[in-house]
Amino acid sequence: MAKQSDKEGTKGRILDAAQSLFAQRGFDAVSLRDITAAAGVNVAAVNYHFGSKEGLIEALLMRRMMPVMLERMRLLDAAEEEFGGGVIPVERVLDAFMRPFLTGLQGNGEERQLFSKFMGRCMADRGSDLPEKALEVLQRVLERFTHELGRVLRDLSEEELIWRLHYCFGVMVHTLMHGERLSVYSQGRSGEPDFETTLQRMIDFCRGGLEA
Amino acid sequence: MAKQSDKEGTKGRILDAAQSLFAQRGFDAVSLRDITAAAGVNVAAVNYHFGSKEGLIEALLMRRMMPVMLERMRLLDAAEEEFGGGVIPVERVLDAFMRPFLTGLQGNGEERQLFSKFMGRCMADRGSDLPEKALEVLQRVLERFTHELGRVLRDLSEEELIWRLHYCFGVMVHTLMHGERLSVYSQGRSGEPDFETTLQRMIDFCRGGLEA
DNA sequence: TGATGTTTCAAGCGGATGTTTTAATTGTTT
DNA sequence: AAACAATTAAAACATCCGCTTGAAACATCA
Repeated sequence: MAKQSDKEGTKGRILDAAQSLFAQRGFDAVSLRDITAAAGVNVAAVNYHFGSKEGLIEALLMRRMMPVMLERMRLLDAAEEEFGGGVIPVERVLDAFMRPFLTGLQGNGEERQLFSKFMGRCMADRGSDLPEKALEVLQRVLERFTHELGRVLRDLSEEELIWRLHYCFGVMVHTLMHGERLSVYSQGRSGEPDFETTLQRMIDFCRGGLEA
Repeated sequence: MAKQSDKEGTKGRILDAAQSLFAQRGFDAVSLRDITAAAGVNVAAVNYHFGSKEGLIEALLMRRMMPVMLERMRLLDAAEEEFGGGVIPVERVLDAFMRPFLTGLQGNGEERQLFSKFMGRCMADRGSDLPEKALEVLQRVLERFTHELGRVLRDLSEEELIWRLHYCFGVMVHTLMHGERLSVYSQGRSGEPDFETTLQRMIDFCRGGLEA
């Protein structure tokens, strides 16, 4: 499986296979043998290139998390410029907050969905002990968003703001991880919305919650 | 550890220990030996009383999930009666939706928090393949809440309603599972809200989102 | 008390896991 | 071509996993 694309090398093939499997089944439930088999690579390669399974996971986190955080900042910067340093509307802040989690740079349907699910799992399962550098960046990003929201929602205390942003995070993570499950619960009545519809729905809901 | 309280028997001690450990570390990360050690019981006891680890998990799910679902229904019934069969305000529906997840029947702080975290994990990690009976009940409950919300929020399509209720679920699960993490991210600025404050905050946010 | 059915226990089973080792292979430099 | 470092490969290592076994301890009731 995935024997081709040798140009990206053993290291890259491992990372790709691991991301896909972790996204589907979770970090604990996937073994190194699963990963190396899917990548068409020897078992020892993981320990050679990443030191340990934990090392592989950290490498994965850094590879995906950092660009997402930077993209969040970039979108917020763009919005700030667009509004000439004035207040950015809530829905634009939320867009910058969420969009980067839904769009792997490349992405035909399934691959993109797996990327999103992987990101969701990073936050849900590994959010507590991220690599120090990632945690640092995440904190700065959250602070920036909290500050930006504080400018629009003036009558909210900082504590209140922090919690509401946390809820927005919950809406996103839960949707990334369990969106498909909804069609089971609802026996199909939830429809099959596309990417932009999903994003817009989440933004609408969270805007309502933030402004309540 | 926990050698006393023999009155509740081996079976009960296993259930309690398992619930606590699963809540803290997740289903995969806790071994039968961890559980039996914490319960002060022989390893074989789990397989004797529950057949397998999966059987133990199912028993746990049934023990905790069913009462929560029934309590949800009961609270909704009470509200319905209170409002004489008329429309129930959104915040009351949300209260019935969320409160049972936060209140283990008994509860001094830590124990209650572990109960909530366990419930969060049930939904987050096991929501896809619940025991058939639990899934059935869950579906009926969700349908009931969707219907009840549809009466207050008349201008929303069923599809839209289903998704927004899903978001409410996300807010709750994420808070149950990762609420403590917030004080890390925010470096303490999130405060340490008590039970009722937390509940009220979630309800306020979700009401805003539902009515948006 | 003695027989019967239930529960607990120490020990061990087969298998899977993360990791290490050692040797073969490849790629690069001189 | 020879020498050297980087990478891959097969095999094994130690450990832990869920689960089973067979016998001991216990309870129950004739």
